[in-house]
Amino acid sequence: MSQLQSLRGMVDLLPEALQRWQAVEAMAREHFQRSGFGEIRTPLLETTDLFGRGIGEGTDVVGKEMYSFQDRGDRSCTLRPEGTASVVRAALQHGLLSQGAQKLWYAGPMFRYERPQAGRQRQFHQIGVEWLGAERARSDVEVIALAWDLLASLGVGGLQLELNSLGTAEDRHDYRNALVAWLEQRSEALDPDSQARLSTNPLRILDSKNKDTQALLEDAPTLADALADASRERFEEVQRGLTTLGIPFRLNPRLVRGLDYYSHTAFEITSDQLGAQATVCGGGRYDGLISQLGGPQTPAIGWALGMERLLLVLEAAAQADPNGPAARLAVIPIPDAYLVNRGERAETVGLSLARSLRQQGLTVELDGSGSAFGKQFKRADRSCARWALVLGDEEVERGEVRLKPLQQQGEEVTVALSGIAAIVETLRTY
RNA sequence: GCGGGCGUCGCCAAGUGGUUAAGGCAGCGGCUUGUGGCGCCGCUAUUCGGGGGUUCGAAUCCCCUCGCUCGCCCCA
Repeated sequence: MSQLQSLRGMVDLLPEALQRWQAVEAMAREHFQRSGFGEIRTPLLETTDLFGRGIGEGTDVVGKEMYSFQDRGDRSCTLRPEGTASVVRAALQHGLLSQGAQKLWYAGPMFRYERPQAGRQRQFHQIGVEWLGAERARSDVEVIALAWDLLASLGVGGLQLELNSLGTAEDRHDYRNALVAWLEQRSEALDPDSQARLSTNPLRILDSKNKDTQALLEDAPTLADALADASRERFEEVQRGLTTLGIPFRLNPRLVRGLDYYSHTAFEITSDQLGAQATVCGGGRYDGLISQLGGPQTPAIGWALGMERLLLVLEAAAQADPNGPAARLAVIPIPDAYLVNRGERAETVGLSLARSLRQQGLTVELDGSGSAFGKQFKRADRSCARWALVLGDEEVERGEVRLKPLQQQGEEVTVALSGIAAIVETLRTY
């Protein structure tokens, strides 16, 4: 292909698609505002080191999926693969934590060098929240409810909330040793990927999709059993909180999540509409991350939802229910008026008339073609505008403009060009 | 990084070795030189993702390459 085209996995968003995007973003913004979260925007580019220290050197995201390069000053830079590390870095850099807990949200592109497939791109977009300094179990509940309610208000159905607790670092450390010891006895029965993870990231073996490995794991020691009493009680409190709010969930002991920084509550919201990449929203608690990045020991929780995946689910919902809330997100705004204009003077006056009406808040489509009236009306019709404004040299001569209703029966009316207020009035009465 | 499927006009799509690459939608123009929604007519791919090869002859066969797509891995 000699034609110029975008890089693999990098997708253009065209106006039609953005209609729904913006509706989703607006809804998210509203929910965040109501819950007291403030927006934060951080650079797309960070030092490579931030992600290595934050996400974990042993993870796939850091190990093989980062877009990294040396800049002209020979610094190693990386296009952010996720949002949390950057937000924490920014909070530390600006001393935000010394002002108490921070409730932050962000939206923007993330980059991971992976093979694209359904619901997965190299540049993709996340909307996320980070609550730094959130300690109690009820903050876990509140944050999960925020995600759940946002998705519900968008009209997404058929979602499943999956929940697990990873305990504390000590819990996991003990459990990891027990699990590795148990698995090493049986390592020849493991699939090759899992064998490799025995030394790099043993907990991820739990999440293996290999059937034989899963069968083997039936009898393996479980993380739930390894949790200390305090961790267990905390997890139960989170569950009680969700139940009180009427948010259904399913315990999934295999839900481990790929990034090192998670602790205690881990959750995912999945959809059956997405094929292999079913997770729409994922998150959890990361009590160790902030101190790991050089800040004060600060508990925190957050989540991120994948815009592209959410949009896929919304499209499916809109298909299933053309009158439902998901379908209404994609409504294309129709112009109040389509200005048919032809002739040298008419086109000059037309431009300024369109401008005046727009200044009054009306949506006006100005035909710029100069083609025959019939053609312009044809386009006016296609635009679905409620009114056609007709302006030819004859009208200009008389200082008038004609208003013709397009969607209903009705007489064409003639109004003085000087009477913008009267024109606006008429266009709005329809 | 590894597998499977696919690649004909902006979109959908017929064509699977023989002189002109269907059709539909959209676009543009005309019937209608100032009034839409219907209809009719015309125009819009020297070319079949790109390169090489086989052949008298290829969109149709072979090789390479690029891209898309689904899955694995992993994750949003």
